[in-house]
Amino acid sequence: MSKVEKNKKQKENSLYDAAYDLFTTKGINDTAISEIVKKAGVAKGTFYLYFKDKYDILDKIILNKSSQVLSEAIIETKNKNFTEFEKELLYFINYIIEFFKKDKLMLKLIYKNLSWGIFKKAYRDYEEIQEIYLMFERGYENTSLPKEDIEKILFIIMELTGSICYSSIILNEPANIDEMKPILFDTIKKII
Amino acid sequence: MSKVEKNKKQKENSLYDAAYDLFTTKGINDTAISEIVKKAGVAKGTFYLYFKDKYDILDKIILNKSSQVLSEAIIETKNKNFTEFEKELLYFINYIIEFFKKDKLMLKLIYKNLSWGIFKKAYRDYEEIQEIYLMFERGYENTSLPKEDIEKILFIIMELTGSICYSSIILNEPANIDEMKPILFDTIKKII
Amino acid sequence: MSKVEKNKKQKENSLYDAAYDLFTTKGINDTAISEIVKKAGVAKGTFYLYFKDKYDILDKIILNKSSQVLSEAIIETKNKNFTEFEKELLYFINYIIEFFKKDKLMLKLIYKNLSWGIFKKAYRDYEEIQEIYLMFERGYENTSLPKEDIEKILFIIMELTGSICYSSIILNEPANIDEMKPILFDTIKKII
Amino acid sequence: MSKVEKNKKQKENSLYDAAYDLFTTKGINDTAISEIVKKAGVAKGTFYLYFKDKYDILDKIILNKSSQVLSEAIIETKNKNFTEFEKELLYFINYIIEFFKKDKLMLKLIYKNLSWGIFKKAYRDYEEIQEIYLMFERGYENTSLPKEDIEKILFIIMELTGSICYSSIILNEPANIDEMKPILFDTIKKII
DNA sequence: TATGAATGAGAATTCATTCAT
DNA sequence: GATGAATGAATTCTCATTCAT
Repeated sequence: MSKVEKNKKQKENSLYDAAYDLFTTKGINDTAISEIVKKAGVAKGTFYLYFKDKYDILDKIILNKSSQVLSEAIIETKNKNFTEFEKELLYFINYIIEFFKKDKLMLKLIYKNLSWGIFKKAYRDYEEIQEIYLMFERGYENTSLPKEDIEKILFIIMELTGSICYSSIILNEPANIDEMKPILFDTIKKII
Repeated sequence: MSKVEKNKKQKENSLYDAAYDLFTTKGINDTAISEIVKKAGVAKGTFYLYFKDKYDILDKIILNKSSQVLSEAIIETKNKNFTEFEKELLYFINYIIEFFKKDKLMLKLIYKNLSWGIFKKAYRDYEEIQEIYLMFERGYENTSLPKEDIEKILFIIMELTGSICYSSIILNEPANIDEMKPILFDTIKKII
Repeated sequence: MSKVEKNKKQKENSLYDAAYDLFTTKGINDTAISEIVKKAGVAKGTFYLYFKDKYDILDKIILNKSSQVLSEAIIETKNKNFTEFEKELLYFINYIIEFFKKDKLMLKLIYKNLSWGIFKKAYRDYEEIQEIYLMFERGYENTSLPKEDIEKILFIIMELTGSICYSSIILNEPANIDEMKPILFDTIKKII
Repeated sequence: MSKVEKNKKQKENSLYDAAYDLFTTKGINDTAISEIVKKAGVAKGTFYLYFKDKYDILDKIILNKSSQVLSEAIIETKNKNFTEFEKELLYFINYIIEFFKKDKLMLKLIYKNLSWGIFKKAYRDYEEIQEIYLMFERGYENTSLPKEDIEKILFIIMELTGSICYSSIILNEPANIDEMKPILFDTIKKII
């Protein structure tokens, strides 16, 4: 990577970091581009060299951060070499929950903006994400369930986990996450 | 109600209707108060006589609209006089889904802004909402499940339904709502 | 006119005056809206209460100013009660030339932006403008020339006068206006 | 011409072509240098190696294009070997009109920016342009008209033609060019 | 010569909120 | 209570120009 390339990457990263910090602490609406560039230590025009507008950098942040969480979770899960699908899945889900318990701000930013569409995009750029689906496929390999239905079940479990995390970690509703966990795990067991 | 009172109510309602229309079609961020008052046919200052700001009227709209949907759904469900809890619940859920299939815009507005907190508020102002909980209580009356756990299950099912509606009706992901329904119903059956 | 109405008119006029001054002295491109409002002594937002953008106020200024010049010229001409069309027309043209000799800045602003379209608009709002056409009609009343052709001749003479004024008064090309006048008058005599 | 020289000329020409295309289609104000260089396929800095700013390249384009039209028109006219001045002049004028009928965009760009000053500049660089004046001189050779007056008449006719072309071809006012032509030709006949 | 990333001043525009009528 | 003109801070976004490579 040339010096120029390095410098470009550095500037882009400064912008990512600054925007992420401001989005999580002040909220998206209350963050102005002028604040992002100030915090990143670059000129205003530089922002527009890399991003179309505030929502462009937001989308890219959401994609990066959520992919990171999922990657980390699936890698850690695979390292455990589970033999049983149920245990493996619950470990994976639990890893995500514990992650978000420690990083509420990220959860807040990601959740309301995360969608299956972004998840699919992550497929391409982060190959670990594919491992999540493969885990499910292995879990259902002795059943006659068609591929699409496996995907739907995966989707339902992910959505459910996301919803519960958001409500209980951020809003403490209808109870805090530790109280919700047993019933969530129970539900997931029933689903699979 | 005096003539003056009527006039006031009328103005307030115009504002509600105008704001709802604009929020659903243009989005919340892209709707200015000046547009709301213009559409409502009242003066700018009048808005501030009834609401604090844009988010004040939004919250009230969300509360009204979501309570309306749930009220309608539970009333219709009760009218059917189901004897079996499972059938009753699925009818209720299905009613909501079919409602949102016909009114995507409302779903879009409500979902991203609905929370268990608003749901609890609705308890107070709309007594039909309490019926939803009572339906669950009856469903679990022969079990030893504590009150809080029943509430959590209700919550989980509501969140799951909301998530699935949003993804499949608005985004068609991972499949359209009619394809998702069987698997969602199956999941709910397993949960309860 | 109520106090509020008066105040509005006053603000609008301040904006007109400030914009006219800046457009003529600094040029259109180099005049910012922030300068206009500053000079007019009103807030930035006030500008947008009355005009869409810089070109909106420019168009209105062009229409006003050019109508004013033509009105003044035709009124003065009619006051002289000429009996001969040629003499009347040349007096009218000369009046315009002398006007612009004294107000080069207005000429510069108006000319490149003036068009027959604006002239037609002026017909509606300033009834004196119609007198210009009536003068021509009377001049040609004993000929069989169709109405449209009279209009075309009027147009040609107006365009020619405008062009010559602009080149010779502003650019001194190909000679100054006093040198150009005899040949212009000669040309007009030949045309009519 | 060396390879380097060729390459330079090529870049300069790309810039000319790109700028001309953008000026005619988007307008001068709405064309940014960044767009010109993008379309020309050269780097931003390269622009400043050849031109001072946007108005520098504009002036050069205007000079080139207008000289081209006039050159073409006078060459074609001379090829016809007219013996009568009136016929020769009208052929020349008509050639210009027909040219602009086919290339409205060029007319639009040139007219508002053309001046006698540019015309005089063209004298130096394009010797054919001098032929236009010579045609006039021959036309008036048997009169006692001083040189300056001949130039003024030429100027008046050129200005008039330009004005009429612009109004009737671009704006269709007060009539389309084909309706205006007879009356314009008539006027020119009277003038000479 | 040529490049194009970076700059940052500054332009246009919006809009929540106030307040005299 | 109702109005809507006025405000001006805040925000987005553009773009000519520079300069290290």
